[in-house]
Amino acid sequence: MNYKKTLNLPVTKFPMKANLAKREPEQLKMWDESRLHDKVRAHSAGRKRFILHDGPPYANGNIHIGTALNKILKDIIVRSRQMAGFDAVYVPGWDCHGLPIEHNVDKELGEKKKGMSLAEVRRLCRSYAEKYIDIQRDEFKRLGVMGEWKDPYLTMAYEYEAIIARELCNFALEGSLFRSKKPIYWCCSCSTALAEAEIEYENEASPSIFVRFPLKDDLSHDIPALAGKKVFVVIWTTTPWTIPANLGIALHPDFAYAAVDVGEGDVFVLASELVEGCMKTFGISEYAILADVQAKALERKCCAHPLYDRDSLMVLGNHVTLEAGTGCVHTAPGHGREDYEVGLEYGLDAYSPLDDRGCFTDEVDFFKGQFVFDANKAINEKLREKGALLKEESLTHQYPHCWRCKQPVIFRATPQWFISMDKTGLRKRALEEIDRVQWIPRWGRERIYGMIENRPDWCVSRQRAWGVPITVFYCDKCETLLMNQEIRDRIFDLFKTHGADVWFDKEATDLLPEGSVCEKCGNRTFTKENDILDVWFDSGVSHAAVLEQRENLKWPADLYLEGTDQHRGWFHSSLLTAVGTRGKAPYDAVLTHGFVVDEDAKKMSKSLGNVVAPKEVIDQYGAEILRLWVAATDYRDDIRISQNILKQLTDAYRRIRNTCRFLLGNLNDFDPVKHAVPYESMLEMDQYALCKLAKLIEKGHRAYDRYEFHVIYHALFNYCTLDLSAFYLDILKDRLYASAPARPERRSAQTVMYAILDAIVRLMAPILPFTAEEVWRFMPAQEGKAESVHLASLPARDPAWDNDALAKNWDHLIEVRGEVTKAMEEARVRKLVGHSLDAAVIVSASPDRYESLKPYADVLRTVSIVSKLSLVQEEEDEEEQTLDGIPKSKPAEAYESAAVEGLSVLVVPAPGDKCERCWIRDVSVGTIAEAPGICQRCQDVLTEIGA
RNA sequence: CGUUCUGUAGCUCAAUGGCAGAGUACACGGCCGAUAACCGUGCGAUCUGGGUUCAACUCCCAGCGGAACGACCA
Repeated sequence: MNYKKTLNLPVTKFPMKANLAKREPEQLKMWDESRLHDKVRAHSAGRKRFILHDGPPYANGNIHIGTALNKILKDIIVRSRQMAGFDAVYVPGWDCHGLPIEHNVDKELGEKKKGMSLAEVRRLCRSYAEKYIDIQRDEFKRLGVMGEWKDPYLTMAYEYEAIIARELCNFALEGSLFRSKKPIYWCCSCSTALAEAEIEYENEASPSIFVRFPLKDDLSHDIPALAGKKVFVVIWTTTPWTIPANLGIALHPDFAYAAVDVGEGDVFVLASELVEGCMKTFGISEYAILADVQAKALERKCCAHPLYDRDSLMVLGNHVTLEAGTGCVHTAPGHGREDYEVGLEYGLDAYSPLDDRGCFTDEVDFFKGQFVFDANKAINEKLREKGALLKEESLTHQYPHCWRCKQPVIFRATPQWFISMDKTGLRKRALEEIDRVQWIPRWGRERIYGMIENRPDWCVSRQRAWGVPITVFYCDKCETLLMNQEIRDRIFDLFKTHGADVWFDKEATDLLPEGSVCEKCGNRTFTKENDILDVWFDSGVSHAAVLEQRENLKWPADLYLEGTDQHRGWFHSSLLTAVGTRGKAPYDAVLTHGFVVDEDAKKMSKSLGNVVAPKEVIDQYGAEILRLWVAATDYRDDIRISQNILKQLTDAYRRIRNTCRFLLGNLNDFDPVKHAVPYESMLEMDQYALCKLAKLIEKGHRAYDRYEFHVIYHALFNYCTLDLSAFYLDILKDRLYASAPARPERRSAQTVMYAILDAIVRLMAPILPFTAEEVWRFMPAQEGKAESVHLASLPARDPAWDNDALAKNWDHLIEVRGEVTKAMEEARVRKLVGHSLDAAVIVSASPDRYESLKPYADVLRTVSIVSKLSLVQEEEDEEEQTLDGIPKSKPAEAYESAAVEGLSVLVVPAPGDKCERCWIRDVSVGTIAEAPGICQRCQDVLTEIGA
């Protein structure tokens, strides 16, 4: 007879093979069609809100692995908060303005751009952004990210643009917006400002000159050796054309300087370390060091400009190096970033007497009208004539060039708009707010605090086309800024209906309310600013444009979540705009994640060829694997990805999936309403399993609360392999398969298996939304079962399941079982047994251990999955130990436990024949006349089920 | 060069200052009633050098490697 048919073997249509790449898109479609997201929203109406505010990715290019990581993390958080009982709506956004898009549009246009109007270029930029928003939206949705994809926020939406302008006006009204000069990259042939990204470095030969500046102040009081000498400070530069704009000479505060007598009463001051080399360069063979000079002693002393009747101030700066030159740096604050910054400290003007074509203005004697690079020669000549030029050479070095025309660029000070960090106490207030925000991990606080503490004023102007204009006017006559609430509101309304384009389409008079008058000089004509805003300002006001505007959100957000680079970026700009206009940080907590790196912790780069594209992972493994990858790692550090890691995750995924499948298969005939067994009536092992489950659920809740998803992944995975697969489910097989279907002990097991499946599917739903949903659909229906697992809540924890005393006993039992399996393995090696049911074991224990194990003797047999097990006391004479039908054992063959003191295990072939039905060896097999192949227990079952 | 982090088996994660613990990979075996599954056994680690401490993976200092952000390149 074929007894297999009389067993309750698992049956399920739930596929073992996931086939994620194919099944996920189908699932997405089903969710879409059933309007799941709307249902989730409706389901949680009225609950306490949890708002994770999305930092907008830039609408350019396909998403990369880092973007995927970020979005998946957000999704896991939103889903888990949702399932934890909050109303957690997620509104995704995009950053749409800015240079990269304009740059790419420029590239596509090429020469055509020249004939186009600003409005046309802006229109092209807009449609470029739209195109990539659509691409990225599809990519994000494919990852399983749930959110308001139909209504995302876009920084280029008219209403958003209006709010950007309004917020900027608020800064102007409040008095912290001001105009000042700052050096920027400038291309003279294109007559345009350039961004850092538009600079290409190329080798180029420049003049290299040494110039002496006569020191006006007398140092002989401090350094007597200098009495009666003519003292010069010697500088070096590769841009002679900046000499007319020289306003200072910078020394390093920590370097040693020397006063060198070069004969004829002349003394040169330069860095001690560079004296020898410089003298050689100047061709001076006889010289003597008169004295050491402290940089500090020269601070704020004055030199005379070699060409003009003007002072050159001695300043101190850490940017000075000894790698080249003299250790005394020619400083033209209008032509160098460092020069500018050190100039700010010492109150020097960002003097830059050039026009847009790079020609000297009329105020520059000798060189007016000359193009700077052409003027180098004349300047050197003039310096020589004045006796200031010590040496002229040529130097080939890397010099910045324009990306478009390939001409060398210059650094040139032009008027820019700034938000002051200190005029209205913005810095101070921002620092105070930082301490009211929860930074996760904690060191995020140090990072942003240091940045805010030290940052210069925020330069918010850009000389570009694709962005929101700096919506201010200034008086034609006195350049005073014109701003009031009426103007602000008028611009806001105009932008809201026409977008920011209206600013460029109309004249100042059309934009301003009638009768606007300069409050300083009474003039009635104004200039509108044509610069646009830094895009960090755009995204920085998302709290105002999104959180404050949408009914279903709230201000401040509960959480901002981005990579650590955003301490400098979005966290930073959001903080400043919110504190500046509302006095508060726009977030209660900020969570940061690290960067994706390769297997060797190297950053991903195209040149290294170690880039992992999300699409490739999805196509090969499925989005679930990518999501599992996100969940498996501690994202606060850098996160590694590699084929090896993905393969490992795929295996782990299969394990989890198969565990669910096995549970489903064994719940095939189980109806939780009809068949569930109350806790008190369960077998002890089943109660123990619930005890373990309770611990898992608790751990899961805690980990979700703390955003520690790797803890959940590892807990869940270990639970599936250790607690379930290798223990509980393995042992359960006999009870599930061989019992009569409706026996209480089988229903007891099924009740627990149902509880387990219900819990783990809910627990994994935020991380593996596709798989969880798939399992959910296969689970037995019962009243109140949600249509989707994503409408359900995280697993509830029944306090009755906790049973420490029971757990303690069973933990010990498991330890003993571990010793039995070790002994079994030895027996297997000796070919004594194969399957564990071939074996009978004799467990010998010390008296006290024997006493504690005694009540569990039969359980120990079940748990060890052997056909027979007897428990004996250590002291007993080995001679007396016999097992039914088998010869007396020899103590030498027993396995002595190393882990458990006084425990030894003897494995012998089990007596009796193997039952054809349940595979347990028993002496009753063969004694039953009507069924000679099976054991008594199975015969009883067959009778019961009438087979 | 600066700021903020980071470094535990090949890989992913653990360890209130108190015996470094899992899974995976690998090796060997079992099973053939979860089978593109399942079970067992074994193997294997605190970056280096100092210091504090009865005791350091953990705290401190230095170095080396890695990351993010910034500065520099007149």
